[in-house]
Amino acid sequence: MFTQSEENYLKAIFHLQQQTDDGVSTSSISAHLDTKAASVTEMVKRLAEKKLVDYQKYYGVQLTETGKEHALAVVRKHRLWESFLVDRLHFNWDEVHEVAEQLEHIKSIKLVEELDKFLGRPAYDPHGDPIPDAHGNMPEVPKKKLSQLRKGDRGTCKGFNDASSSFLKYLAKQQIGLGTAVEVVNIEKFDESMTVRIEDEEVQLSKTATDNIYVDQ
Amino acid sequence: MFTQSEENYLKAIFHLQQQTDDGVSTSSISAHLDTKAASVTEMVKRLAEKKLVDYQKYYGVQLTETGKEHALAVVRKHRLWESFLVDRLHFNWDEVHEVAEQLEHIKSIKLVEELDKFLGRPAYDPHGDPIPDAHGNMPEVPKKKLSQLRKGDRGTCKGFNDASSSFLKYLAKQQIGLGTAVEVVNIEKFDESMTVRIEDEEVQLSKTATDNIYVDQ
DNA sequence: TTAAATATTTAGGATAAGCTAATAATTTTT
DNA sequence: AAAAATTATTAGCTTATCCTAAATATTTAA
Repeated sequence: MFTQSEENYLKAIFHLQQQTDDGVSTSSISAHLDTKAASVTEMVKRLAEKKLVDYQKYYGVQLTETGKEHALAVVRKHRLWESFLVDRLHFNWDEVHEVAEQLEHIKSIKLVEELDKFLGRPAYDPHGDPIPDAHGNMPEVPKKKLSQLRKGDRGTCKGFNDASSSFLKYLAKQQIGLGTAVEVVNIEKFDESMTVRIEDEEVQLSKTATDNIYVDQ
Repeated sequence: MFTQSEENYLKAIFHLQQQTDDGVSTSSISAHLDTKAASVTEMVKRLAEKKLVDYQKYYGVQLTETGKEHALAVVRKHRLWESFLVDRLHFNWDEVHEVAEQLEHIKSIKLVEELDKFLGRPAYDPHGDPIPDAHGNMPEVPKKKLSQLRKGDRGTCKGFNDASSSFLKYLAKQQIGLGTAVEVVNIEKFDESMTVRIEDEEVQLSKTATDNIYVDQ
């Protein structure tokens, strides 16, 4: 059907698309996948030929309906496998990503369906991210990550995913705690790091940090 | 570590090696993997450079100790995943192969270990094949497949893996039943089909058939 | 023991997916 | 609005893995 590489691009575009309304840029994809921009241009052309994305030279790409369906199928598999690893095989939530990156490419509709059933059709994965169903529908997200907010959005911190002491110390240093109001001043396309305003002070947060901070809007 | 393709070659050579004492031929590998002989020659050279096989031009290959270890690691994963699919996800034994062919290439030592533990450290897979442990040791095989016999070996049919009516009709037509004595007259290198003598009659059996017939020696 | 048949290897291409360096388009700054 | 900076694309290479066709070894048969 699709190569692993194609699936990785579709997934990357899907995730990046949730951060901007306009086309996903070549450079953001290349940063996300850790490849060179020239390689992205090439792949993006191939995806466009296969009608998985709409591509406007110099203006980035957007997933087509078909492209989005496939991206969601991969996201679904990724999150189901993460759930399996944590819930059944005693992995820690921070150990599963790499393995799920491999497992998400296994091709078998029956496998996904049976795995979903076996796990009790979970709605959220171990990171709190919603798991799309077989039709690509995702449940409402009760928790939203800070990383999911867009430029200009405001929110209030409601929880932290990573409870490691180093992370909590880091938060304290940045004056972030439960209930802290934040406003997204800017998102760096390159590494998805975020500048947020907290009580008239601006602080820089890495994607790793914003992925682990939950907010209410 | 190794590519999927390399792993597939190692596994193929491992299986074929159990059928002959001398080197595994280019053509038998190419038949097993459904590739052209020229491609095999090329890959085999690469495996030899990596010290995974000993390769003598025109005289086939044999796994080195390292090569065998890796082949066994792949076989272990394949059989553990087959067990998982059948025991936990309600697959039928004849549906699992393709999926396990993909899953066997997932790279994570922890995953294999946890999966093994989760399944209760099974000794045999759903086809009755022994599962190597983490060190590559396999339990004694109580059942031996007809396909595992070599030219000249004799055996007595002790069971059949596939219970489909078409298979049983096929066996009846060939005069094979429980207790039937067979002698291996010849094994075709090309497709691993076997000529066996049953009461002075010689019959041809495909690899698919001999894989599903268990014998005592 | 040579000729014919078969098996294996080599040579030369193809495709997917990556890279670097050079060029071109867009965006930002002055 | 032109110059400078940034971003994207193109051109040309590389590697892995496969292929076909041609050449070479080995094996079998006459």
